Amino acid sequence: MKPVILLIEDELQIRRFLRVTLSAEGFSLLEATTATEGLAEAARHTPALVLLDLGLPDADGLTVIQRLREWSSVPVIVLSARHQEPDKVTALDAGADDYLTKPFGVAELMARIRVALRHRQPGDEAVSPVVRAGELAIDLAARSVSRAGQPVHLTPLEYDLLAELARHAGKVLTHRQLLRSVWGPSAVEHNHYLRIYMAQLRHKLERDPACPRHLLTETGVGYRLLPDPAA
Amino acid sequence: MKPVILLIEDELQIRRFLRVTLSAEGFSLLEATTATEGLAEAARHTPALVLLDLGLPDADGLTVIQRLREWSSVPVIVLSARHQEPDKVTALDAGADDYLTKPFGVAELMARIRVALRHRQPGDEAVSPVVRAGELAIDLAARSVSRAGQPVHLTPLEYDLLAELARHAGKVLTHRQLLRSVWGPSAVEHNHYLRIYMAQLRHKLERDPACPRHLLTETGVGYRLLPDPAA
DNA sequence: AGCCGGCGTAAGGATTGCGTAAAGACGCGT
DNA sequence: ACGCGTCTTTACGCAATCCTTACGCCGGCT
Repeated sequence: MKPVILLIEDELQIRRFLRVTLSAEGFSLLEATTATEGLAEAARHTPALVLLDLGLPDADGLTVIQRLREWSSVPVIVLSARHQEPDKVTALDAGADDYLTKPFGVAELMARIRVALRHRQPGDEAVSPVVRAGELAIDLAARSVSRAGQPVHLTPLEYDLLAELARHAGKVLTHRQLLRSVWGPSAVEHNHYLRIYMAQLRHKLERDPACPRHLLTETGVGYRLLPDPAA
Repeated sequence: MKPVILLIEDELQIRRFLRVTLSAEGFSLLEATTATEGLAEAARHTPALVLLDLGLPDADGLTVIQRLREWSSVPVIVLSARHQEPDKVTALDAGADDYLTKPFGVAELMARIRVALRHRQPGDEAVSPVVRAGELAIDLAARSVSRAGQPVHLTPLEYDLLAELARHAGKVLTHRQLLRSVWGPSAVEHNHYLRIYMAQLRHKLERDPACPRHLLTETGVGYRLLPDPAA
């Protein structure tokens, strides 16, 4: 099976060039020309690698990396015309695995692609971008939540909290972990926030908020989202 | 615990420079000036990351990578004065994870170090997170316990005690060890707590709490969890 | 036999943590 | 400036957990 590579790049010339080169090297190629299109393709096909141009027309490449990292651990190699060091650092810290400046050599790109693919651990689960729990469906790629097919509106904090639980579905997350990743390291003491927002989530998502079946509380420890076993 | 980085570099200036920089960033540094010395240090201390200069006096850097890869999968970042593309390709294909050309920016190096260490993260999940004993299953990663497929609710102390036994499955843990790791060093005398909570665990987990088959007591010494032999 | 230390069982009260509600504060767009 | 949605703060009733105390059992020792 040929590895599938997703190329997110708006310049036609580079796209055409890479299309030929990557095909010759035995890769199967997906193409996208905008950030939104690229994210959608990544969610639908779960490629083995993403080549990302930072200079996209509709959104900053940085946000593409961040949005991707909200649900996927696919290797990302950035291709950018920006040679400045701060650009590299922010991209790498946002979750990119490598950073090449244009113009780049084909041989080096290929070698770095091989490194990235080699890095992909066999145990690296190809997580689906949508987590299901009973009548709930949490689409981490689209940032949307639905209950029994009906879309549910969540406030930003409500979604962040639910997404954090969904990313580790089945596992217990401590108060500390949740507060740190949702509210930031400074709010690690405010357990009250969690109770309030868990209550709000249960009101919107559970059939009987007083007797939750998926948003479970582990008294004295934290909370967890109980997903469908057939994940 | 500070990550340990092994620096294999013969030039004193660069070594001194990186020593200061890496220490300031919170890393613990090992240093080697030759290939043979570097390989020996890597074998003895198993660092979290290797920074490798290709221009070593006693051997080619390439062979260092190859020798290292014969037994270790530690991330290797190459620091080289060679800008030629074939050099990069051969180094990366030999097993290096990244390649920076001198002179490099400190910020970029730090970012790439963070990438390499982040990448190594899934590697430490090599330990089996689920301990089995008969119809019991203890998932240490999810902090959940099930008996015959049915999830069992445990209070924080009950779980902490069981987890401590499961982490050392098969071995006898003394009263002292258990009390210190679960209740804290101040409660080392209260053997009573152990009896109470072991009884509660047996009620929830054993088929016949009066005749335990997995949560065994070693009279006068401590307790132990008897796991499946096929673990 | 009788005493005693180690172990298991049971139950009650104190403490802590959790869920709910409501009101004030903040930011944002109209 | 106003209203709206959202986030934060505050207060209180309830449930879960934990610690304490008490008692029965078994084996070894005097």
